[in-house]
Amino acid sequence: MWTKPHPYFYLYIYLVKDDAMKFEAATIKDIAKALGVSTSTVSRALRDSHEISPETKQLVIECAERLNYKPNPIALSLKEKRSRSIGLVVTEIANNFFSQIINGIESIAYDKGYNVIITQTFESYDREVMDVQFLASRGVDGLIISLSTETHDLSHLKALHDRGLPIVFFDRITDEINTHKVIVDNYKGSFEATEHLLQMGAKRIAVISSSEFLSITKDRVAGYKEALKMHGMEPTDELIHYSYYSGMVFSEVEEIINKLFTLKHKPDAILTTSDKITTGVLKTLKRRGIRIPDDVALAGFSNTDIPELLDPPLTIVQQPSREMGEAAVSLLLQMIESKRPIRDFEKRMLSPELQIRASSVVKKKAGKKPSGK
Amino acid sequence: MWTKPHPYFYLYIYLVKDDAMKFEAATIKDIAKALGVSTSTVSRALRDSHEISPETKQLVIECAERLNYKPNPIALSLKEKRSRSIGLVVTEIANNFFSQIINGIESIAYDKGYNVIITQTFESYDREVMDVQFLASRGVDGLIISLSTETHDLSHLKALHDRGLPIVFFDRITDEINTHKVIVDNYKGSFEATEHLLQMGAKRIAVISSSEFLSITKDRVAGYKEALKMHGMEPTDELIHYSYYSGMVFSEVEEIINKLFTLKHKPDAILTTSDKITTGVLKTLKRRGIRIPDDVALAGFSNTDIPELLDPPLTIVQQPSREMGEAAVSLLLQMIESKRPIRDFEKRMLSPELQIRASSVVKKKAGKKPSGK
DNA sequence: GTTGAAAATGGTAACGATTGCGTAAATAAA
DNA sequence: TTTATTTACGCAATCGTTACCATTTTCAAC
Repeated sequence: MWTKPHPYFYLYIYLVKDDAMKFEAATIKDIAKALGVSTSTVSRALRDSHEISPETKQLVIECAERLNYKPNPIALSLKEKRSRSIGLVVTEIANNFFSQIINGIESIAYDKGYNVIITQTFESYDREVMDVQFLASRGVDGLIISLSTETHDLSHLKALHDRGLPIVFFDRITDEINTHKVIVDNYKGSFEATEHLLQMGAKRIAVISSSEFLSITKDRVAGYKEALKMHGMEPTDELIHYSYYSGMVFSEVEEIINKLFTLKHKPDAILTTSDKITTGVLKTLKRRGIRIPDDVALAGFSNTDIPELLDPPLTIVQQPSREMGEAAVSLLLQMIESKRPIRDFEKRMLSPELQIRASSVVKKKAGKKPSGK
Repeated sequence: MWTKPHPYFYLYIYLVKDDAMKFEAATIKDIAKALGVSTSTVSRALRDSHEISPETKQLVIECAERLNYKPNPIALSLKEKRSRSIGLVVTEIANNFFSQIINGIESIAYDKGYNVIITQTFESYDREVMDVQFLASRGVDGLIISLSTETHDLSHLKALHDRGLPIVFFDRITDEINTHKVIVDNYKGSFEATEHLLQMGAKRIAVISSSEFLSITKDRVAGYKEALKMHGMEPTDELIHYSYYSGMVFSEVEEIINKLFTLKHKPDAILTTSDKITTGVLKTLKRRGIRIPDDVALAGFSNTDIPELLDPPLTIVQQPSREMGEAAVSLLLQMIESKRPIRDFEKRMLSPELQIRASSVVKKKAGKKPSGK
């Protein structure tokens, strides 16, 4: 029996709705109800199935637009066991190399209807494991990862790989898991940079690299050594140093510089093999009043967008980071969308670019070496 | 009737599994089946409900660990209408200001069990709308956003706000939507920078700012103007310029510099109000051979981590970006987790820091102004 | 020995979407 | 007219989880 509601009734409804409503998008059910058809019909109409009459389709599509219907990706993920999202694990976003990688990945992923979930490890193994497990539990369809410096045990990734999750490694890769990999020619990059320093007349080139356990470190140091040998010099351990946290911990870099500059024979050039190490060295040298390139020449791997604004302008080995991201995501999507499991994997190697600037170009003063061309 | 399978049978099974298996995590059903109980019991046991006997709980928990059970967040999202994830919209990741913001946000979000989905607009309105709708459809529980320069119409955000989606604005905010906001004291930042330039003896300070439609631009230019007035100078339009894409389009900056340096009375100092503009101006000035600070002093908003490595070392107004991120996410989580709708919103204003370096410190040569302490 | 309440567990319907199967009506072939 | 075949749609299961509503068992009180 109907009784006129108390005036507060309306207010109450309003409050309750305001609180509970949170966020209600139109569903397939709403369309079905509005049109007096079943949800299956709506679903099929929207997917343009042949078993729905043109008129019904028309009706459904119009109604969907009217209600601003958007399929619910969460429901789809649950049903289809695919999320159309891919996971990305990088060291840190606040590093141009990685943010450019991200841009490369996203540009392609978005085009293909995938979204990218980005996580950072800050070089921590624990964070990496957490990140990877988080992404897996979120149901990503694939994973793109550059290993953290602390990662020596790969079981967290092997488990996923064994279960069939597509994975692509880039930058810091591993031999222990057989899948697609994307890197630059690290050997070539440091070979050329070293050779350049030699041509500038350097006699004692020190190298400061990332953790010696990282794949990139091995290649980059190898390139350095080979360049020395090719020019008749023997690499010495006292000039080869490793920064375990890749320059992320500034004191590591400072200590290495301290060591180098208390040597009897000080270096006359330094090759650095990662972004943070490069800027860390530059900072330390400036603080100590060591002149570049007069006292020591400097060249290093870096993807900064302002190498020419530094003092001195920096000679860098630049990685085609955007292209690397594009390559990585292309390979990953190829794996994800392939029907048959892939057995042949590719290690795609891109070319770094040596950009020569003042930090390595020694003005000929006491220089007695003609230094080629 | 059983017949011995053909030898290939096993191989076939293997292939099919290999192909289809993709990725099968243990579910609550597996536990239920293994233990011969119902899924409801398992669910309750895992959530430590009082209506499950201690022995059963024990059994379930052990089994869950044995099977490495992890609740499926996707199923949970669907059921609970919350995803424990928050959406972030920034201009671009490859900008220290934003990557530091991200770190601030993530540090707190992860602690509280939320994950962050990052999207970039690259200053494009269309991208912003896409990003926001993508995040909404992904069922984020809340949104943190810094508006793109092209965004004049806010209906995409108003719609979500009206539906009750918690939103926090930071950096580039708007008055049109009533919610929490986090900014730095932009007025103060540029006031102090301008005052500093004045104290260094500058007579004609130009300002190059972002789009004049952005909230930050208004405040920053206002601070600049007020500082001039306080020191008895009248702002002139010929010294006030706007880069619509905030320095993202380099030619904009070049043109502005061109204009400024073809004036009859050239500026003797420049204040830049965003990261990209600051480095863009530095680059342009260097290319044109204009000496800093001798020909023109330079100070600008920037969050670069290497201001002291630039040539010259850069005077910057630095924003406490990490803290801004932390503040934004704290406010957002507070909104998300509040039972009652929030009616009182906060505009939290943090203090920027003026770091003085050589780019603005004019060596007293022809300088006749004592310029105080 | 009923009756009652409490304790422990099961069944089932959601959440939003897809899909195989069933089936009514309409048309075509016999 | 009868039998196939097509067309166009509905029903119900499914994905993993939770929550409401039974139902069963246990044990105590009368």
